[in-house]
Amino acid sequence: MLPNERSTRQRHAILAALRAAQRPLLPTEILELAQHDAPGIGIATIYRNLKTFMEEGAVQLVQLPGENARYELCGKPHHHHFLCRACTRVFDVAGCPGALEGLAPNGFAVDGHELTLYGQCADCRSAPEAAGNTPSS
Amino acid sequence: MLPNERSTRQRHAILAALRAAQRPLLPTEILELAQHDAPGIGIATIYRNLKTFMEEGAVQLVQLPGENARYELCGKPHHHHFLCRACTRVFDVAGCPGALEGLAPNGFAVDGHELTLYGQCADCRSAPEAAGNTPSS
DNA sequence: CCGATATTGAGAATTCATTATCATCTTGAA
DNA sequence: TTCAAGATGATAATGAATTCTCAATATCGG
Repeated sequence: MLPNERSTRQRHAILAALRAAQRPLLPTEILELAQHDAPGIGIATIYRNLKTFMEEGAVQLVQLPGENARYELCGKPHHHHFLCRACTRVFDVAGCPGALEGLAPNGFAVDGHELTLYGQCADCRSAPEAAGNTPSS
Repeated sequence: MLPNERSTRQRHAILAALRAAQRPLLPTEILELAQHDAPGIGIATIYRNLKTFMEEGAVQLVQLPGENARYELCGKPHHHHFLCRACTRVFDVAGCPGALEGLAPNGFAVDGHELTLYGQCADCRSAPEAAGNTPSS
């Protein structure tokens, strides 16, 4: 935490939500989860602090194609993401196919990549009806 | 072209732009390119027709992480995309690493994937100063 | 415990891509 | 050539995420 920054219930609640979820969260998902530790917390506070945490390097942005911005804690090793088409939750996927530089056209320099997998998460596969539709539960 | 649809200079210009570019284009890029064949064409016409073309299956959406929607002609074989960080243009990437199902956590079912490569395109590598900054040229 | 000041909550405001409106212009069948 | 219906262009309107405003509140060094 940078100097001049105070330790508030709200800030802890946001970090706790991200730590507990173990997956990238939408601002609205953080809002709901953070209510547990900080009842009444507002969406503006979520956005405000996510911005601060990113500047501090504690949180990082997770952008998936056509999706709204999600956030996750920094420090994890290189990984990618899985988006469940049923519940719309995003999960981390550990591995990486690697050797992607060779795919680019001749003369192109590759310095990074993003991979997104789509399908159904374990929860939604076992509970086709219920499960999904509740990104916040 | 569906029944009841007319052949206009604007529609041809949009398809011509996509065909000539050989890469996914932003609506604004299409707007500029289509001006050549259809001077005075408006942005509303671009959006209106892209929507129509998508319903017809002639054009498809290309979504990259954190980027605005781009469009490309349908019919190409499975491929991915490369985003040049210098000129922000997006290019097609022919190959695919494959074998991505295994990366997902146990119990997850993978039914699709998206891969985006980042770096510098050939043009921007050879002309560090000039090149980029001109997504429309 | 005090007080200076960082932080918050609620809601207004902003941003920006995309869509709707509507008068005017084109297309294409007759 | 004619003309009904589809298209277009300019611009207003939307929709949705994110940011700003500001009075009230909470934090923490002294």
